[in-house]
This record gives sequence, structure tokens and C-alpha cells, in this order.
Amino acid sequence: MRNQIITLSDIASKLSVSTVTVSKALRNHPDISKNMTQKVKNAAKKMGYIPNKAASMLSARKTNTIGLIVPKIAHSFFSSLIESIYNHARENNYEIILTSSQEDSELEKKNLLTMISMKVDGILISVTRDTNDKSIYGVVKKNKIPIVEIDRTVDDSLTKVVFDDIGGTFQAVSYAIEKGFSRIAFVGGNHKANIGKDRLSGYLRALKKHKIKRDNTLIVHGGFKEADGYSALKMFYEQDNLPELIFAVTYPVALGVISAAKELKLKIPRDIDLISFGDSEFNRFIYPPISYVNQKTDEMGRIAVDKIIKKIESSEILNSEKIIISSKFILKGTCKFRGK
Amino acid sequence: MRNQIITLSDIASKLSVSTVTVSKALRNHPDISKNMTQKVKNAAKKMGYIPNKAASMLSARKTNTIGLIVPKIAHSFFSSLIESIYNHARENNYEIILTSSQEDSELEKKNLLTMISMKVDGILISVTRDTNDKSIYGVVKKNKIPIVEIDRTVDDSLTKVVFDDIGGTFQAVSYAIEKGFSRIAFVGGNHKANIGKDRLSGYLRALKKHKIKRDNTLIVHGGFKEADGYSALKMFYEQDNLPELIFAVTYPVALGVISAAKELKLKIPRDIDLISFGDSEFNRFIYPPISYVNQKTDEMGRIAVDKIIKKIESSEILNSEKIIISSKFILKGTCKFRGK
DNA sequence: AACGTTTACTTTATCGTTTAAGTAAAAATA
DNA sequence: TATTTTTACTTAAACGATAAAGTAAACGTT
Repeated sequence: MRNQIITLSDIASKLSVSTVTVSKALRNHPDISKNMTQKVKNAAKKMGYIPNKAASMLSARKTNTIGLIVPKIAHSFFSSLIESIYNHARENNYEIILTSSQEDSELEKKNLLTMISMKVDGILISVTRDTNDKSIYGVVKKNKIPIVEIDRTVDDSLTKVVFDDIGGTFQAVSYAIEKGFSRIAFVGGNHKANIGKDRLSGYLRALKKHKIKRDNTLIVHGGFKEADGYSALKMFYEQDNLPELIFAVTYPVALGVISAAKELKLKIPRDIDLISFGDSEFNRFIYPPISYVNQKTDEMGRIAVDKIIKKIESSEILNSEKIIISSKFILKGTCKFRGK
Repeated sequence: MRNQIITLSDIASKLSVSTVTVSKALRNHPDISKNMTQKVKNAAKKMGYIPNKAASMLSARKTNTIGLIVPKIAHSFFSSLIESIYNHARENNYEIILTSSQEDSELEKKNLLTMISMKVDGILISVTRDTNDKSIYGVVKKNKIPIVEIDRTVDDSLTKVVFDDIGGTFQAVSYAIEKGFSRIAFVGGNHKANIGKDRLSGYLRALKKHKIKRDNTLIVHGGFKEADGYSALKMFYEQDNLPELIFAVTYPVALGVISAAKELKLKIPRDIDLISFGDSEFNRFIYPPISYVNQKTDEMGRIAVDKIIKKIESSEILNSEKIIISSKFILKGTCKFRGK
């Protein structure tokens, strides 16, 4: 077993042909005869040739690589999304370079530079909750790299794939109202971020439709994390302003509410009821399982990959689209009825 | 805003120096004067220069990139591990190329080739549960790429970072026995895989120490997934061979047990008790929270990254080590005592 | 003043691949 | 049969960076 790294020219000299012939043969270029193509492929296989992507990128300006930037990895929504994106990318012969911005928009900017530096063919990004300035995409645009936003977005001019945040929330909150709830809180969500803003607007729309007056003491701003749900419920309790039901802007926020409820000895759904936007694979195991607005992560990943590849592979500039994936309210163990 | 991509030679010609001067200046090479270095850096910044990694790789044979291969992404253990590896890699100025083998060892082989093709500086891998042939590393070794195995391993000759599967299981099972449990089942785990094998051996060792005879009807082979736990409990029930306590080889397996228990109307811990190897961030939310053997994923990620970087950056060939991260039994809501 | 040394650059060659531009021989066409 | 076209290659050039080798000027040293 030789441990030299095999290059095109090794194969070429072995077969006494030029490297270009080898390169073309391996790519099934019509210039090369069937016979030679086969000979080259056999030799390549036998010699254990593995192409050098760096070299081919430099020459061909194509890496077959998609850069993926998420705010967090170890998070059930994002890890499902990453998996879905990874699988669909692979089916289409693209690799994934993954970076996480850890909800830090400075790091996010660096990640964008990294992607450009690594010459990814396209970028999929879900921005941090604090990113509210689309100027972060300046470099990307300057370098003409296709980009698609997913779930969390900031730039209206870009193609994006999102859930039906407004509609899903509207449906869930309307359902609750129709079941007899009226003091419904909206908890969590940075309202600069699209998902916070849109979910809030779905909530408000539902109140309006049912002629319930907006009560700002029941709308809590904040983040998308467990701690945000936790502190919100604590606050309601301390201010003696408990709502009948909490709409949690994400599943982690809902968990925070549950956690605070446990400490305060409030029973869900008896003392306080709960719905969340999004669920997790663990929802079946908690009691009661939270009723939620579903997020079809697999579909989101698939569509996002399709869109970015379409942008990469079509030479003309496609106009931007906003793909909205329907999100429906799923009734589980909470929000069943108002009253004991 | 020009939309040309800026290269070293653009900067060079702007400053009327050679590209080499620019290249060296940007890398703080001592050949270049303070003055010139500053001038170059300013120009680079102003012109929006972003290095082309493919080019520098080709020239310098270094990508500052680590390939990460996991069997699954959307899995709480692996997503935490990925996050930890990502963060520590970034701190050390390495990027991550992520691939998932989806528990498919053929795909795993392809992923290894991809990594070589992308010229990663080193590879971190957690093999699929079916990988039992270290020959998969043939190409990697031939290409002299440093590799470190994490958690799931197959090749004794490689450096690896693992949990104390034997010791952790031994501790947990011993605890259970001391609390009065004697019919303890071991569920899940492909016993070809190291984690299955070692956890089984910790279990057997605990039985032996406490002079409990091994009962093969209580040892269930299988995978590491929820379905495996589910079917195991169903089987015990149908065969009228319920154990007093189940040691689940992974947290998902434990969830499967819970799920089956729910269907069979068996209460945990009253009718059947449960421990798992590993937990999840959701464990606090299920009732009762499962007592488990802890896995310090962050530490595992950090050590794995340290080891692979050490291998990458030291020219001499380091001999292989096996780093064992201690794993301790953590008592939560299960396995408290035997008897009603 | 004559010499070696250091400083701060430049020139040249190379990494492994692909694209563009040849070219000789074979095949098709007139 | 003479000419054009096609086939199946090759040679040359390039992608953008870096490493190695070269060089002129400034600086030290005795």
C-alpha cells in the first residue's frame, strides 16, 4: 500500500495520456472516447484516486457546498432542521459547512465571511434573534453568493422559507378563545425578529376578531428561550396578574413556563393553561403534552435546499420569493376547555 | 460598491508591491516591515478582501477545517456534542464540515471520502451502530489524515474519547441492586458496538459482584433507539417476564420503555422501574425524571477537539490514546427503592 | 573602508484541477 | 479525390495563494 496521495497526473502518466484527458474522462466529457473513459475510471478506482476539491474549486469556481448558519445547534427545532437540510443537500450532491452563531450577531457576521472565504456555492441562514440589520448581507451580495433565509429572517429583498407564523398563531389563539379563554398572555419573543413579530400579530388578530381588548400587561417581550418563559410566569405570579392561558412563542419558552409553574405549585392545565408555537419529539413524554402549532421542519429543510440549489444552478437572477409553510394548531393535552 | 472579488493581487497592484508582500503582511510575516504590514492591512480592509481558502489550501496544504461525522444530527446527545465540538473548534480557529451517516455504514464510508476530498486537516468520527470493521479507515490512513474516534469506536489503534461506559453502568446497576432490585433487565444496544458491549459488561460486572445470576431472558439486544426500548418492554410483558427494573442503554431506549409502559398501563416506578445511560435536557420535564448515568458531552467535545488539533499540529506521529471521561450515576425520580 | 549581516522586499515555481485553444488523424461530404 | 467536419486527444494558461530562492539597500563591525 503506497501512501502517496494520488493525483490526476499520476493516473495520466500511468496511462500515458494527458491530465486533461483524465480529468475529462472522470467527468464523462464527450471529448473522450468510451474506451478511454472506461480505462481512466478503472485506473482511478484501482489507484484509489480521490479528487482534491480545493484544486477543482480554484479552477472551476464551484464547490458543491452549501453554507448553513444557524443560531444554535443543540436545540430540537434547529437540529431537526439541520438534519433535514443535510439530507436533502446530500441527495443533490451538495455538502454542508455548518456554523452556529450562538445567538450572537457579531459571530454571525464572521460566519458569513467564513462562508465566503470557503467559497460555498450558496448560503442558508437563520439569523439570530438580535439580528435586525440586513446590512450584514452586504458582503454576501457584493460577492454575489446566492442566499436563502430560513425561519428567522431580516431582509425583505431575499428569498425566504418561513412558517405561517401569523396564521398558525391566529388559529391557536382563536381556538383557545372559542374554548372560553379570554385572559390569554403572549410570552416571549423579541419583537424585532420576524417570528416574534408575526406570532404577536397572529395573536393580536385573534383577539381582535373575537373582540377581546389587548392587554399589554399580558404581553411579555423577551427571548425565545426557556429562561424567558420561566421569568414571565414568575412575573405574572408576583404581580398577581395570572392569565388563564399562556401562548408561548416557542417550545423552549413553554418549557420555561412549565418549570416556573412547578415551582409555584400551579398545575397545568388546571391553574394555568398553555400552548406553544412549535413542539419537540419529547412532547409526548411530558404531562400534559402541550398543544402546539406545528412546524414541518423536514419540509422547511427540503424547500430551503431546493430554493438555494435553484438559485445556484440558474444563471439568471431569480426574483425573491417568500415561501410560507402552513402551520396548524394541534390539540394535545392542554387548552382543552376553560374552567375547572 | 464594486462587485469584483478582491484578490491579493488587487491589493498588491493598488499598493504597487508584489502579491507575496501582501500575503506575508496579512499573515504578520516578520519579513515585512511594520509600516508596510499596516498599509496592507488597511488596504485589505478598505477593499473588502476575503481570502480564498481553496487557493490557500492548495498552496499551503492546510484548510483549518475539521471533518465531523456523526450517525445522526437530530438527537439530543449528538446535537449537544456537535455544538460542543463546533464551539471548541471555532475557539481554535477551525471550521467544521459536518456529515451524518444516518446510521448507515455505506454512507459513512462515502462521508470519509468526502472529508478526504475536501482536504480536512483532521476527522472526528462517531461510527454507526453497525460499523464493526475498522477497514473503513483504510483510505484515511493511506491519506495520512489524523483521526479521532468519539463515543462510538471500532479501531483499537486509533485515539479515542469515550465515556466510562463500564464504570458508569456498573455504578448505576450496583446502586439498584443495593436498593433491593434483583431482576434487572439490560435493554437495547447492539453488542458489536463498543458502547453496547461495554455497558453490557458493566451491567454483568455489577451482577457478578452482588452474586446475582445472569439471566439471559432479561438481556435484550437491539439498537439504540426508542423503538428498541418500546419493543423490549412489550416483549417482557407478553412473555410474562417483567423485570423489576430496566437499565436502558440510551436515553431514547428509556423513552421507548416509557412509551410502552404507558400503553400497557404500567406505572413507572411503581410497576416497573427504569434507569438510562445518558439523559437529555428534557429529563426534568418528564415524570418521574429518569435516574441516569451522566454523559458530559461538553467535555467530550472539548477533549476531542483538543486531541485532533494536537494530532494535526504536531508533526511527529503521536501514539494513540484512549481518553475515558468519567460517567456517574445521577439519582433522579426513578430507582429509589424496591417495593411499593 | 571593506566586509558580512540584516531588512524588506521581489521573482519564480508550485499546489491539482479545469477551461480554452490547439492539432493530427479519421470520417463525412461534395 | 479534394475538402470540410468530427473525433479524440494534447498543450498552454489560469484559478489565488504560498514557499523557496534571490536581491538591492541599509546597517554593523572591526
